Amino acid sequence: MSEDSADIRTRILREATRLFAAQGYDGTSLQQVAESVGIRRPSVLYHFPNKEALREAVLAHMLAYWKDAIPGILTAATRGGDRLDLALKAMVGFFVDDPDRARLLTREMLDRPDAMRALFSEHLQPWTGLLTGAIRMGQGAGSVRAELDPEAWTLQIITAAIGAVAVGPVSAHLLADPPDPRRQLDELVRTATVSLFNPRPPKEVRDGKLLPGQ
Amino acid sequence: MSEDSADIRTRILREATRLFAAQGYDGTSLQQVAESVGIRRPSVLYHFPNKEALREAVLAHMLAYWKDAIPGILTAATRGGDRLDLALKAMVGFFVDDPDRARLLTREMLDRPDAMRALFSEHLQPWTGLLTGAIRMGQGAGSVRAELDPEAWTLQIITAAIGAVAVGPVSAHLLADPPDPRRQLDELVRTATVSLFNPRPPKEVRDGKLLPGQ
DNA sequence: CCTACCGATCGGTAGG
DNA sequence: CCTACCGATCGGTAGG
Repeated sequence: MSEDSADIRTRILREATRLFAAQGYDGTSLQQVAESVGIRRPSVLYHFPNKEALREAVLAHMLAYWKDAIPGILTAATRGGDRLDLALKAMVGFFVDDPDRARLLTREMLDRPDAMRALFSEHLQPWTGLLTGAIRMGQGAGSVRAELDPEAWTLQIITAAIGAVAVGPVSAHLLADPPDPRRQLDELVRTATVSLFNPRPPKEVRDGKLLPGQ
Repeated sequence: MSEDSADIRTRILREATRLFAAQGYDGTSLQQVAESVGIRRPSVLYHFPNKEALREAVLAHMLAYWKDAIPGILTAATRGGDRLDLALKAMVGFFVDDPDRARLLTREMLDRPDAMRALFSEHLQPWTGLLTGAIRMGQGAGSVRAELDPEAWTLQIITAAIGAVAVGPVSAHLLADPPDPRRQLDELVRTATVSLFNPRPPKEVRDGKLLPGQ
């Protein structure tokens, strides 16, 4: 019975996540959540004291999934320059695997900016700090462009990735020949790579056939 | 009295835009709109037959503003390579001038993807076509990177710009030292520029001191 | 996890 | 542009 209860709770969370992502919190009724699970509305309120608590649980559940995935992504990113591709694709992949994550996150940032600010500060800042730190090291070593703003660049790539997954399939129709998601994500990786690293000097310069400064 | 009526209608539109952007369509009641304008709820329904019609009018009003601004932006963009900075800043500026535009647009793409797809196809595709066409010409002339995907690149810059304005002030707190909007937009322009254009060859190569292909 | 019930609020209409 | 009124739906509770 305890397992039954936990199972139902999980199913409520899953359906609520899906519905909140697609229709928003205010656009989703507890009745709809209950129907999707196949129970009656008051039964939802047995597992979650009220609708707001369900919202928080949905968010916490996604955040838990995040905190599980982020370390692997960022350690890949901070290790070597060549692995940026993999790290970027892993981060994008986290949202691509389940676009509801990107949509829910975007909606929550729009609906409750203050709460999300607090949540980000509390749980996610340490990890992004690793990334900007690695970028600064790369700037010191000369591999990363000196004129790049580490914080602004990081934020932009994250924003672009989330935006591409959350609203990409819609905004793609701004173009007569809408690029499919694959093309969008490949281009994101290319843009991020090119804008992050200094270009390798031409072989002749690397070989010292030209004097530096001349 | 006709002017009065038009004035009230405009004020309803303005308040509805503000409230829809901040709280979403489902999260905003006609009562709230009426109160913001300083009239009773049924009076709102004198100017707009129902809530859905108000939504459409808000969207159409924003789109009209758009279609007014986009030509200037894109002709600046398509003219010369050096003007990309100005064009990008103009496009971003359109959303920066009134962040509600970016928020409303993002919400509508999440809430009604099909309707927004249709709206984009109908009204905005000709303009973006100008932009991708100019990019392809730049690729032919060698100023734009050959490996760039014109459609995917354009979409990504637009997505990044809208995302930066719509949720930037929140997502900035993913970082311990949140970059202000100015830094985010400057970095967007830098990233876009670097990822679009081929690097100028070093002066020595341009001067022919090294043979091409060697 | 259910049935039965609650007050509050919703969008919308009648009628002036 | 208003007052008065409508049915429908909302989140939530009682009680089992």
